[in-house]
Amino acid sequence: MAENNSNEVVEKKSLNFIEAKVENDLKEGKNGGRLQTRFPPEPNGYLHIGHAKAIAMDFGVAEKFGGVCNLRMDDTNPQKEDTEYVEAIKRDIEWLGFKWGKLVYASDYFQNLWDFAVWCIKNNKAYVDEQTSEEIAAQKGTPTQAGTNSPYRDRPVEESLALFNEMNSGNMEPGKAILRAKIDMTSPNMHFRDPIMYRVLNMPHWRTGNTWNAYPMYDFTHGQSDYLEGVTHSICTLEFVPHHELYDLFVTWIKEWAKETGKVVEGHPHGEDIEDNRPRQFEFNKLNLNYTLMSKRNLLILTKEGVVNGWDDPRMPTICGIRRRGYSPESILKFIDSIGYTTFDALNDVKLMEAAARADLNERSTRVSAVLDPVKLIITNYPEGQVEELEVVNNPELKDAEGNVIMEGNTHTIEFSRELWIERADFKAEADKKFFRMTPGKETRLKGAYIVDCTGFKADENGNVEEIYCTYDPTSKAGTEGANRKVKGTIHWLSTAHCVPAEVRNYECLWTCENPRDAIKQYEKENGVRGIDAMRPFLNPNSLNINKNAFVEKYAAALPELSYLQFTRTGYFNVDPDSTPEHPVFNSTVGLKEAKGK
RNA sequence: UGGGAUAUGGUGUAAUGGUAACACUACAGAUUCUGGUCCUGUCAUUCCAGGUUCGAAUCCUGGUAUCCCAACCA
Repeated sequence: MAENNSNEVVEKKSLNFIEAKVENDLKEGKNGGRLQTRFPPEPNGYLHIGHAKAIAMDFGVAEKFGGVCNLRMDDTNPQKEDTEYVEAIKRDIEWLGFKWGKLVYASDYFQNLWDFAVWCIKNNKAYVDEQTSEEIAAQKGTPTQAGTNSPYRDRPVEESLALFNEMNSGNMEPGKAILRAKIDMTSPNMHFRDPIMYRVLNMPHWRTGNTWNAYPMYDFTHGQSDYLEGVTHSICTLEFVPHHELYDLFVTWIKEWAKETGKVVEGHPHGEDIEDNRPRQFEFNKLNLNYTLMSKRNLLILTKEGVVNGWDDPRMPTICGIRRRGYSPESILKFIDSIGYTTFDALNDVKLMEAAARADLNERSTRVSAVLDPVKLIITNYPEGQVEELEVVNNPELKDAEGNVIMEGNTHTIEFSRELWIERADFKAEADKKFFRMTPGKETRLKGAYIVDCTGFKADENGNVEEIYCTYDPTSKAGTEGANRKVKGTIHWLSTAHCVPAEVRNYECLWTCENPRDAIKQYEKENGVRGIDAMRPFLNPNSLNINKNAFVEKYAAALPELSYLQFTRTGYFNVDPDSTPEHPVFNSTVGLKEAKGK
């Protein structure tokens, strides 16, 4: 029932502007009515939550409108890329629940790109420039000032051709020459000022080996790859808006090239007969989160400097980090859905992400008992040596049509005995009216067990409570008639003889400022330092807090890694990959919402 | 007068000339064997100034603010 309702709500939700555009293009029969997208990560780092937003768009829109989405590794810069990242990227996308049509690589197109570049030279659309990068930068002008032409701009085609071959020979020093598109050095769009198409790298590529020494640049690769692959909608983030016109220009050129050379283009069953048979670029706002640093470059620094324990550190905004932290794929997708896609440069509140996690984990997580700051409670009238096995519910949100909790297969047992651990914060020697947990002279319910009456406590000379005493009402066992009595406070507990010591890792934001990216940038500018030195002033020294004094019930200690848990009355946790049944380790995902009273 | 983009509650999104809606947060309350969940209520005249119109968040004019672009990165 509830599911049907929520599905209806989802369907009623209006399309975002890109989905609306796609729907319209399909209706108009653009690209012969085909829909194909791609997700194009550069394999130079791990995917982060910002990529999750792009993934949800690229794969999601294809899924929604019956198209296909390829996974394309944008591997045009062998200096920075590694196969380690390829595997991690694939794993993360699959974990999020998406399936690609084909796995392709920009490097698959290197030969086509080379042939196309040669065609550009022959058609007077490109030339080899032999100036230094400084000279080229100077000629480029500034955003407010036109650039000037390179002295090599009008060199003979044959000369460029020969030099271009030389660039790829392995005998030319990197930086000695580049291939540039001949467009317009006075264009107000900086990307039109004779953009670089190819540069010499002289290094092997992890996929193509020693075949290439000159490699194509992003702008000369992306739209062309889209075209060669048959992509119809090339969806990216807003910072590529200035590239849009160049994207279109190169696509126009490569269409001419394909037509002239009779190149059969995969995924274009209609060939060049259809004028609009071409990829188009669409841009949406990328994800910015407050108290979070997103850029791969900076995340790499954090891992290299040991600020965090690797890419999957639960404090990292990487998908693997968030996974280890205890987020479900559904909670990430729910969050992405809640922030939407627009063209507004937003700074999203992490609270939205936490709210999505709570909403999903509330439905999904197994409730277990864990005491994080233990103090001993002795039930003085409970027989010494007696142990009861009590049945407790795994997930109270699992309900049948009538709204009753489903018990079948939804319970586990927990031992109850005379000596228990309870949370130190659940007892107060002197309670005010707002406090309704355990205090002398008051009844408290031990969740899933009995109602007890606190009779006293023992404290050391400093007033630190060492033991608490109570009596229990044997007729008040959970599930029996005698339990149906109003008791204001309910607390959780653990039998001292039947629980397992556990390590619980608690996390806070890595950053102390709301917008670390801007803060770091400004600090770099003002103090002339870079990298980790500019980050340190904004790092939260308390972002990781390890608690080794906690206890959990046996059932929780035996759960497999990444299990979604709720420590009753505390928060959501998950089983860390470091965990073993003998030494269970848990990560705090996000706390429960807390009422004001505390 | 470089080019391009954007502006709706604390945050994010919706409203496509016709009663500013939704989610989250915050606050208040009810229910409760989790101070959770579920439920109820409270919180904006849409960046500013003019104009067009019976009627403007939406159209026009002029401002203001913010973001992107000057890597042989993607």
